[in-house]
Amino acid sequence: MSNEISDLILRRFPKYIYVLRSLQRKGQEFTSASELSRFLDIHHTQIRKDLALTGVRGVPKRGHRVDSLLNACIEFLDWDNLADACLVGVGNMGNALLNYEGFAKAGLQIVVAFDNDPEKIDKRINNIKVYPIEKMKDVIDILEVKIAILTTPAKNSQKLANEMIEAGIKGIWNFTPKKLNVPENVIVEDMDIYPALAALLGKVRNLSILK
Amino acid sequence: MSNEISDLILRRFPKYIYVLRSLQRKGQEFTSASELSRFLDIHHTQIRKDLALTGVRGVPKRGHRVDSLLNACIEFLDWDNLADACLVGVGNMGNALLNYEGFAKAGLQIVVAFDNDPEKIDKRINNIKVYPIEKMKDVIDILEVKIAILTTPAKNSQKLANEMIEAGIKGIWNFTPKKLNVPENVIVEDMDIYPALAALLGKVRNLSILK
DNA sequence: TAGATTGTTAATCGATTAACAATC
DNA sequence: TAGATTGTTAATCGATTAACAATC
Repeated sequence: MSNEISDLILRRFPKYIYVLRSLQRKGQEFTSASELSRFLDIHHTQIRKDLALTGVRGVPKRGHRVDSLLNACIEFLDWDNLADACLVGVGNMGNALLNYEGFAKAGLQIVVAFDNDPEKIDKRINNIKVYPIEKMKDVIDILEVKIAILTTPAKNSQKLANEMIEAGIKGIWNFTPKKLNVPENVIVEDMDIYPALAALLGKVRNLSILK
Repeated sequence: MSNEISDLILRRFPKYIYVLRSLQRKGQEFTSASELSRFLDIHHTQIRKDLALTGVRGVPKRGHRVDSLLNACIEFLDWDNLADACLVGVGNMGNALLNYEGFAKAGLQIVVAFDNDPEKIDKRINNIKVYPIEKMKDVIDILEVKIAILTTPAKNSQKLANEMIEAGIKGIWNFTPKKLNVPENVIVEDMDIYPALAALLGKVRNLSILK
C-alpha cells in the first residue's frame, strides 16, 4: 500500500481546515479540490488524494460540501479530542504559547507548566499553573500527560527530555535547537526557528543575486 | 547541474552550525561527516555533499577542522552579515521574538517593530522601538529593510503583506496560518505552528494505535 | 447533453542512500 | 602499511504531477 499517512500529509490537513473554516464563515456551501488548490498552492490531484484518505466522496461537477468536508478533516486529525499537554520552560516563547488561544481548535490543551524560577512558580498564566521543575515527573505521571512542549534553554533540553520520557511523555514539541535523542516509541517534532530563518534569508539572497 | 542550493539544504546548515559550535566549545579540534551524522540523524553522504557546497576539503582519515568548517558553514549562510528586519504585530509571539537573543548569531537583526495598539506604540521592547502601523510603509522604505516578520492576527496578514511588499520587503517570515499571495520575486517562509502540531499529534496517535 | 470535476493509475522528478575508488 | 574517511557516481525511494476514464 503506497498511501500511508506520512508526515507531509499530516502537515497539509491543517491548511485545508484553515481554508475550509474561512469558506464556512463566508457561508459558501460547496468547494472543490481545484478551488482549495488555488488558495493553497497545492496541486489539485494531491488534494484529492489527501481528501480521499478521510473517506469523503465528492460529486463530479460540484465538488464537496464545505461543512462535511471540514468535519471529515477535523475528524481525520482527531482535533475534536483535545490531547493534554504540559509546557516546560516559561520564558518568552513559553509565555507566548501559554497565552496562545488557537490550540483548543487544533487538538491541544496545555494543562500545566513547569519552570525553575521562584518568581514564576505557583503563578498562573492564562489560567495555567506553573509548578517547580522538580515536580515535573510526578505531575506528568499523575495527570497522565503524553505531550510536552519544550521551551527551555537548549543546554537543559536533553536532560529534561529524558526525565519527561521516563514519566510517560510520548510526544515532544521541541522549540530548542538541540537534536534530542529519544527511544523510538517517542516522537519529537522540531520547531527550531533557525532552519526556517536560514531558508528565508538564503532564498532572498539567491533572488537578489540573480536579479 | 543537479546540486542546486535547495530549501532542504539551506535548512540543514543551521544544524551543522549548532553542532559545530558545541564541539568548538568543548575544545574538539577535528570532526568528520560520520560524527556529525551521529549527532544529527542525517546520512553521512548527505552531509559530505552539503559541506562540499561550501568549498571545504576534508582530509581522509581525519575529517575537518572544527573551526574552519564552522566558519565555512557560517559564510555559506552569510550569517556574518546581519540582515535588517522589521516585526509587524507585537502580540505574544511578536514579543517573544523581539526578546529573542539568538538572531544576532543567525544573520538577523530586528531594527524596528509596528503595532496598532496605542499602549504599545512608542515603547521600546528589548531596545527595539514600536511604531504605529500607519508609519510602516514609510519606515520600511526609508530604512531599506528587506525582511519582515509577520506576527499579526491572520485576518490582517494579506493586507499588511501587500503594503510591506509595496514598500520594498523581499522576504516575509509568516507566523500566521494564512497562505499569502505574493509576487514571485518575494519569498515567504511559513512558520505556521498548526502543521507541526498536527504532525506531532498524528504520529503519536499512530504509534499508540499500533502498540 | 456537454463539460467540469472526481478519483485512480502511470510518469516524472528530486532527494536520499548505497556503492566504491581515491587518499592520507 | 592498513584502514578510516573523503568525495563522487549510480541506484533507490517516495512525493508530486500528468494523464485519463468515469460521472453527475
